[in-house]
Amino acid sequence: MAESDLPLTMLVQRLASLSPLDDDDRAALLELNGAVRTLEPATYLIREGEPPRTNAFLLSGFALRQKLTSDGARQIVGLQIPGDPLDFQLLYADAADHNVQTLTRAQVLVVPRPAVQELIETRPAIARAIMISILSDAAIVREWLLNVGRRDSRARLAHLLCEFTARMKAHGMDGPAAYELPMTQEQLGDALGLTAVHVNRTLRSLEAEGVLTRRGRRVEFNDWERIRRIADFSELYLHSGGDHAR
Amino acid sequence: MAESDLPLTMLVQRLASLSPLDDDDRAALLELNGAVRTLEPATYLIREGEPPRTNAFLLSGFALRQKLTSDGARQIVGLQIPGDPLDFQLLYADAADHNVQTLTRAQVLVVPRPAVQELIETRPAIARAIMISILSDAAIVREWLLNVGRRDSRARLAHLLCEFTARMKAHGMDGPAAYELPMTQEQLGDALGLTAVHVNRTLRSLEAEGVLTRRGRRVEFNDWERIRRIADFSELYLHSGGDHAR
DNA sequence: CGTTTAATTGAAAGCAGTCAAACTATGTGG
DNA sequence: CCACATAGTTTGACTGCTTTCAATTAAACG
Repeated sequence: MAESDLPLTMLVQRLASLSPLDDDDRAALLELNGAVRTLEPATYLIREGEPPRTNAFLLSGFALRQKLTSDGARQIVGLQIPGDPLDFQLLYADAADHNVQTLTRAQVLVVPRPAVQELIETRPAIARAIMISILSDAAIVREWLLNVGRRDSRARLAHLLCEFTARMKAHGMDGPAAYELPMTQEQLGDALGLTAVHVNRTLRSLEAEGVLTRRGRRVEFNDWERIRRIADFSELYLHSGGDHAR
Repeated sequence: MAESDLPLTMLVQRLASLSPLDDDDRAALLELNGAVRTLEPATYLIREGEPPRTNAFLLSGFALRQKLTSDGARQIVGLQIPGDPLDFQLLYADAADHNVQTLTRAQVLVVPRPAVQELIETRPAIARAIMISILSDAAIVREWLLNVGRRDSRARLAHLLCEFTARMKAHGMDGPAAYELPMTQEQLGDALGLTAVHVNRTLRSLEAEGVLTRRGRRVEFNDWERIRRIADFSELYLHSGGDHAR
């Protein structure tokens, strides 16, 4: 198996972790004609209003989904970590309802859009895994809506940190209580419906209380249970596809 | 065709409006073993944490999706109108991440869960229509997140009113500029991340400016373009499945 | 009709935003 | 390797949108 198959293997593993895939399903995925591309930070993969052309998966680095109001205010509506599919949300859309952009330098695996749609029609198990991925993302957005709508800045920020940690850990990345936050405070604000200034104050306040420690953008929780309580964080919504694999 | 087939016909039409269905697809749907039930206002169809048992479609009346923080604050994360599927969001979940509840007295068509999953596996066109329905709901939640995160109370409320009107009209319900709002001001607040008191003030302020007229819960827009501008409303996100049918 | 639920209104308090400036990284070219 | 430029972080003072608390009025319901 050639070197270039590794990215497709990553895709197979991700989908198989959502719903069981048999050998034929896996083989069909591995036969996809995928191209790996490296993208600079802040590169747009999809722009609102445009027809989605690509079908990409994040191999390394981070990406975000965002929407803008007409007067330029930005809301980040999703955060993607390595392994995440980037275009399932727009699989059948003729115009994107949001922008997708890299957060850091990132590698993506680009797969032909029609090929994916064909797999969905011919291989129910793959269709099912993709649907579970879509539903799982939707559950996360609902939790974000609760977070932004009903939690104060303290809980809101803590919740985002908890979710990020939980998702990274769920996919075998990073240590138990520390990770490099790939976002500026302005971006954090845009994800939380807050201003960068207030994010800064909230972050420092959590730090002053000893809930977390920071070194640059590296954040470390001193007590997972404590920040979890502050965040009102429950992992329930992250498993909205059943617990297969891993 | 028996009287009791009418509800299934409504389901067929809704799905066909999302993605083309041939005669076999339609026949397969009509063979579903559906039961119509009438539910009182505030009846729970799904509770957070529980395994979804039903697979229901709203025939008449309104329903909502909601999540709660641990200290009891509520966020409404979705509003469903007649014709909407209620359980696709939990199709493969083993535990619901949110509650689904009737808003008004409502009639639902309940269909066996396994039968729907089987249709998805055997009829790609139906699977596709369902996926588009799911993606369309997800796009609405993203817009709500932008709304709650980045618009002030005025625009936020106006946006909800615009969306509601647009969705009702898209499915052939209600007049061009007036409709009966099926929610209390407290529920509006829970959908918008505001308090009931502030919803009241905002509503009255819009009324005082002549943007809208109210009689009880009936709301009428005096100038659609004006409220649309206030709301920063664009219908783009409501068509995230392509423009088939109608 | 009495009772409960929802809508209104006023006054006061607070969380988060705005504006502006200083400070600190990070990166680049000489 | 230093000087400068740029992006990001931090801090303070002030403003303001929204909440909170409480009381009143109106509407819906049995």
